[in-house]
Amino acid sequence: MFALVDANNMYVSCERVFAPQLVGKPVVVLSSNDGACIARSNEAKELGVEMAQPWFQVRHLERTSGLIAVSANFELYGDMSARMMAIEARYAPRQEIYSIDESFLDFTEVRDDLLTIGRDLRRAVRREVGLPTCVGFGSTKTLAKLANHVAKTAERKPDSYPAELARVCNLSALSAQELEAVFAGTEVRSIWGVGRRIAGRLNEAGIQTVLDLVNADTQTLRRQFNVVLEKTILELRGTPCIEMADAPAPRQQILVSRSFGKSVVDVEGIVEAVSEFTSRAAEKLREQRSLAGAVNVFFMTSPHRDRDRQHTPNVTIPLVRPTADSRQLVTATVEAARVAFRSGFNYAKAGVMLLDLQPESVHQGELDLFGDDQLDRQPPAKDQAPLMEAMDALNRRFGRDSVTLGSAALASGGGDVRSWSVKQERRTPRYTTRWDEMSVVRC
DNA sequence: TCTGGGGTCCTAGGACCC
DNA sequence: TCTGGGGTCCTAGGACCC
Repeated sequence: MFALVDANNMYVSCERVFAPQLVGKPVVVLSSNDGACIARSNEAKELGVEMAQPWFQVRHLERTSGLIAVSANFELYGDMSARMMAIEARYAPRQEIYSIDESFLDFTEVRDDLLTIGRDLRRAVRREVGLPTCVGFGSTKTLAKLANHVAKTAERKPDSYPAELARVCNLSALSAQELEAVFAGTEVRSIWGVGRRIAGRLNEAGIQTVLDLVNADTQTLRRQFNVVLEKTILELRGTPCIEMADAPAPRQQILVSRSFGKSVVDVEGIVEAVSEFTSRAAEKLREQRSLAGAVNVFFMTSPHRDRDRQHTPNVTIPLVRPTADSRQLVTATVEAARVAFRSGFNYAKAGVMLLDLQPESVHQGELDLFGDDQLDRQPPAKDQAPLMEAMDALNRRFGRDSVTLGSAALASGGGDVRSWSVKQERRTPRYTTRWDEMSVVRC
């Protein structure tokens, strides 16, 4: 038996904890550059704001409907998430943190009443971090996800499902008829693993609801679609196909990318951005104790500006030897950026990917097969470690970017002189992670 | 007219997730 | 004027092997 616990409108709810005047109002959280809506309060959903909808398309609702927008404050959300996850972990022997606002809990060995556990858990999260959640129970992870969807939808739209399924929903406790009614009342698009594309094709094949899908022939659908869909159907029928993953596996690739605040036309702007993104990616790499065997650099013009000539260079460079040293990684990506750059284009976004990741332990003390001069310029991973460790430690203690590489420091030193830097005009204070941004209580 | 029969590995692209 | 930023998995097709 599994549970899925999910915070309601996570980012908006985090903002509301510290700004209670936002409760009950239509609120959206904006992506970097205040470009698109990445979280919406229920009231904003009611106004018709869609997920990932460009801000400029809904901006008029500020005046006409009192819509409130804030810039994303990921430092705050990450910290709130960690606190929430720690509370949830108390309620089950095993937890899989699935995303910033969701975790699976494994109740296989637990004999107590699940609805009671679910209600206690919700109360604890609400009381201790102030976030509203919904809990779904099911005999497979896909059913737990579905139960969570039912719990949330029943709370938000009272006529969608029976009221007793709101907030905490255990699909395993339902009778066969009740379960069938839930399945019949849920569109396939709401299932975990069925996206827009597959849903469209299923609809064309006459499969509209979860009930239709559960009753369909798996072999036929596997042929027409793929094994992933087959597993989904089996899970909906109660056969577990997706395991719990309690220890997060190390990432297989690390990506840092960003849209620019305004377009970049010169090679130095691209180089600044690429070197900063590489530094950030290298920090993440060292955090999970891995080395990268290759780097990828890309930048692109805006596909939305159809009058602009388009150019989307993308270069992958294998490294002579896997490394986690920011200097070597930056050297590689900057060189790639200079080679790929063409003048005469309005670049709108750039990114750096670290690839062929491997555990750093594999390479410790390894002797070199090649003794050529190329390798002399790139010392073995173990010799580079102390400097990078010191840099990471300083940045952890004194805040991000306290110590940076020369090339990246050029970009961020002395205030924001970066031509490409992101716009974040509405960011709220980082209440829980910065001393100078804490809330002040006046008596 | 008719052009083998396996394998493996890699990559690009498409689908999905939040 | 203005359109997010991360990730994962699967599959098809090509290169290459004997």
